[in-house]
Amino acid sequence: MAATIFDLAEAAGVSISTVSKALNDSYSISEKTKKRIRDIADEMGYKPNARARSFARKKNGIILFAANLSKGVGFENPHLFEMVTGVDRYLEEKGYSLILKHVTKDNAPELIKELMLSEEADGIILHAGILTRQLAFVLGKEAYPHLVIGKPDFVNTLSWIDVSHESAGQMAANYLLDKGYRDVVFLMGDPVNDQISLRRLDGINLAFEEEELTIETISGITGFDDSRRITEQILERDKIPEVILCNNNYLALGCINSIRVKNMDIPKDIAIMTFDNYPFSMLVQPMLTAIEVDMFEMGSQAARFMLQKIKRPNMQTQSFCSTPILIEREST
Amino acid sequence: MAATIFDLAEAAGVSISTVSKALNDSYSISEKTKKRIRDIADEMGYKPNARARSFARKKNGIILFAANLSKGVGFENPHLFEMVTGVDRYLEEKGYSLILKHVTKDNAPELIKELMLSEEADGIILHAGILTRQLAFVLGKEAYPHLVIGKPDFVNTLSWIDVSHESAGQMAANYLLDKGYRDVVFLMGDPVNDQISLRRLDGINLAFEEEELTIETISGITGFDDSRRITEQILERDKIPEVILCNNNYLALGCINSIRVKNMDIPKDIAIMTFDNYPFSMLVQPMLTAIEVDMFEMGSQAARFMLQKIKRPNMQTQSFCSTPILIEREST
DNA sequence: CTGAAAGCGCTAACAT
DNA sequence: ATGTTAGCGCTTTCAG
Repeated sequence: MAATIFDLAEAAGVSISTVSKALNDSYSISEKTKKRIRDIADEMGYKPNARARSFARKKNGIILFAANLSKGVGFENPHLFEMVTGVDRYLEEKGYSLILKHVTKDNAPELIKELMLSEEADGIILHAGILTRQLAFVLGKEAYPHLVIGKPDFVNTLSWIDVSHESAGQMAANYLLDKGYRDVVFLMGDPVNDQISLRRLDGINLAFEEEELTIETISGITGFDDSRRITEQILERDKIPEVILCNNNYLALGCINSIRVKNMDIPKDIAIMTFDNYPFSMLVQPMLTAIEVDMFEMGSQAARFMLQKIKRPNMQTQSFCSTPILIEREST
Repeated sequence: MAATIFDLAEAAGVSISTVSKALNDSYSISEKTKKRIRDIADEMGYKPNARARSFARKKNGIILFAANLSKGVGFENPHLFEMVTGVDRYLEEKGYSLILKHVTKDNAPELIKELMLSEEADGIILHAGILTRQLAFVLGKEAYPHLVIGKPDFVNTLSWIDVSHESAGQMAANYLLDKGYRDVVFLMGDPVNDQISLRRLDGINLAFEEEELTIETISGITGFDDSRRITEQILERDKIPEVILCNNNYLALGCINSIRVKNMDIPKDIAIMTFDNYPFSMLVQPMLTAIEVDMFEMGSQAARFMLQKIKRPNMQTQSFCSTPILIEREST
């Protein structure tokens, strides 16, 4: 049987409350006794029982991370897990633990209400992918520490943080403009569902308008094949653009493919730049200049805000935090 | 304030122990009272307090997942997270929760000992990547429910499960042989550190020996560039092989690249097959025939064994579980 | 079938 | 600076 606070008290010849205070570094215990008790604790291999402690303290140092954890998500959305690691690492540093919860849009409101009521955790971080108005309502009503990762697409009073895709777009554009490129095509995703490429475009436009230039956009390019096809067409033009800026690695791969077939050189004949460093911008030939967003950092930030919310529940955070990074490689 | 068992007892005009039993479906409570109490519970929006329950039961329904969660791991090792989702989903189904713990080889023995002693969780699943002899010793000494994912590379009395890379290799080889291919080159990884490709080779050899054939292997091919270079050389031969079997997607990409440059056709002039479906075997042209291992399933299995260990602590599991899947595509 | 009562190991007033 | 004591909300004998 593991040693308890009671055993320590006996061994040290003090009361259990003295032991408790010593272990929790209370100001009212002399350094001498603290040390003595701690030494005894080490000696006896004592570790406080986490369950009893949680119970007495009415908090357990657990944060929930709610997201849709469908089969395949590890491959389809590694960004999510990079975020999760960021969250976890920050929390661990602060003595908290992270529990993963699989939640879908459909069952989120009910499930999360239960989670809040059962006090299984001290707070919850929600991935925007499962957010609905109904869920926002539930979260708003129960004053439970929460933080959404990803900007909700409706007006709300929730706390959230998100990547600034606008900044990333702006950074990409500024880089290209600085390099002297003027004639740029931006291959965007689905103009309705792909909020991200729209937000990147906002940032890009900001930079181009500054120079009184405009950028050509082609939207609805959702994958490798689309990209290959459209690039083929672009290369047929009388005057081909100087750069193709791709919304992601797969689009970039499509471009490269078509450019290769034409036996053209990157970046001499045409340059390529992409958003995201993942999954293979450093693995293709030539290696791609890319704008990366640090999802790990993003997760850490989220965790930080979460713990702040727990301390000051009235605080409302609605902010963009991001550190887009430019990785210059051979393709520009 | 959330309702407690006490409030329910009052409302129902029974004792708290009756309420407790009714909620926990004890056989000694009449169906009638059970229903009445449950209705009242629903009505009052009662949810048992997880912390109090854990405390009283001396278990909290939490399983730890210990792995090295360094920055970047989400991208570098999505398999890990696919496994984590598998673990989590199974556990949730059974009423358990999963806590992620960042642990390194260096701090694992100490950290995990603490985790065990503090009873923060009911059991621990460890990724083989953090396993050392010392850790194995700690786990062996404390009779704490554990399960290692990945076969330890030393003799031990731990419980573990692992993917059968041998089966995957065998499956790949059998497929190629069935298709009528005889002349195959296997591009392997580093012969010292890459245990996985060695184990795949064992399976491959099994299949080839059955047909009294042999396979050519080239080891030390660790990435895109290596693969591109070696493929170039292979294509210079007087008699080129019928198939190149690649240890992963990146190697396959390298092959494709070199083959394209030569203006040769896949699979007419030479076929390509790869291990892993991830990250882009379905995105390249031609799409690659691949052997995939279901890591989600693997995670579920691990979770299942973990819960069994909790119920029957003496049980020792040392087994391979795997369901390699063959995905036939255009490249063979 | 139901109730009374004794904890679970620790924290946190409050008293000394 | 240290000790006393009353819980925290629930489970679980044991008695009825």
